[in-house]
Amino acid sequence: MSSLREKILSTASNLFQTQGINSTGVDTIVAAAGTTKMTMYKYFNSKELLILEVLKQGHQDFQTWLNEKLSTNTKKPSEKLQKLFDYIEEWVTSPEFTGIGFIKAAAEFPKEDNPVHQLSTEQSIEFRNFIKHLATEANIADADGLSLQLSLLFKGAVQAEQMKRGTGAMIYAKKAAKILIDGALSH
Amino acid sequence: MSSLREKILSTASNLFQTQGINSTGVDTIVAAAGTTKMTMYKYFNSKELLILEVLKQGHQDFQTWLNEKLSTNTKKPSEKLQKLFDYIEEWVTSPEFTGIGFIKAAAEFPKEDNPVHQLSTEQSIEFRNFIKHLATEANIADADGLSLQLSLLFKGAVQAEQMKRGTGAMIYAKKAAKILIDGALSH
DNA sequence: AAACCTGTATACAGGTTAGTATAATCAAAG
DNA sequence: CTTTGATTATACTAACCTGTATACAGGTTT
Repeated sequence: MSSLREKILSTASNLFQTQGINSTGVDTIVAAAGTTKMTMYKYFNSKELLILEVLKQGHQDFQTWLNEKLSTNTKKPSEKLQKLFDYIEEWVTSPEFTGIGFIKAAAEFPKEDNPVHQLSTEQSIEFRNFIKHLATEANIADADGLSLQLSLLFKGAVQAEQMKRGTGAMIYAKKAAKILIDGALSH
Repeated sequence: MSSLREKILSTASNLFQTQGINSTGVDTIVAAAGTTKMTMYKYFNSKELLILEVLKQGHQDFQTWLNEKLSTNTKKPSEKLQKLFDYIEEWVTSPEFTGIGFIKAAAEFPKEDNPVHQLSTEQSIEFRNFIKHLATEANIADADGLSLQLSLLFKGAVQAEQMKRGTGAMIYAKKAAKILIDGALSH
């Protein structure tokens, strides 16, 4: 309905990734979005709720895109697993990529009882379970272990890419992933 | 010389890791260290300089400990590389472990021209070069690629461990590292 | 035309922040 | 015993933060 709400969401998302979450005030967000605080607080009752919505939106966008890529371009389960990091690289190296929300948010909100930290943890687990599901369908014995290893590679590569763009970390993460997947498939 | 300076450093280090850097005020630090702001600002001219010193100290402690472990317990270059993640696991799973400074700092200070971000990047590169050196000594052809892959695994596992302690991420990172190292050695 | 709704503009309250100024305390050294 | 240096205690400034209150503008609906 309201395009203002989405404008605020996307503006906040960009600022959070480029300037940091705690370092970005709501005044900065509404000014960049071309609106006022009154409107922002009508859609989001607090800054914390805005942060949570930004995280949810970003995670959903990523998962939706990834699911679509996997279901339209590949059919065999083992093929899906092997193409996973190709698509992740496509996402991460695209110009619009600003980072993965839950990785940065978990660092900025380290306390485990913090709602933002909790959501970040949930999304991290959800992503790993997504990989685990692919591994299970591909008949991999240790789907649990492999999914953890691949998620570690993913996190490490994203962290490297967030630290400095264009260093090609994802290419080597991809190669490592293929080695680990091939090894797990042959067991 | 001054034990107060070190007390402030270690207190700040703990608070930064457990509460976040930007979320920890200097008043909180000096209160926890049992001193006053006047003393703190005598040793560190600004909060930013304190952050930089905390990062330097933490990185040096880690590198020193790791070097000592490697030089006393192992001799052959290839053995050093294979034992690397064993020692890293020992460090990361120890009760005193609160996180790796430069990984968290890079997330909290995303702007590339920020001094804290720059130091984090330097330390990240230094750690990777350290691995690369071990790989080169072990006669690995693609020492560059392997060191990047191992540093990605390291970052991912540390990020996972910072997010939630005791999930055993390091064990699987270790297994993945061994597979990658063995693969690189046989080429 | 009147009520209504969405958003704007602006000012403000209450709290927290980094950093400084000033004076008091305490111990050791000459 | 007195001077020196390091530390404490406290109060303050100026900026910034989140969140709210109030008045107003413009269009839509009834």
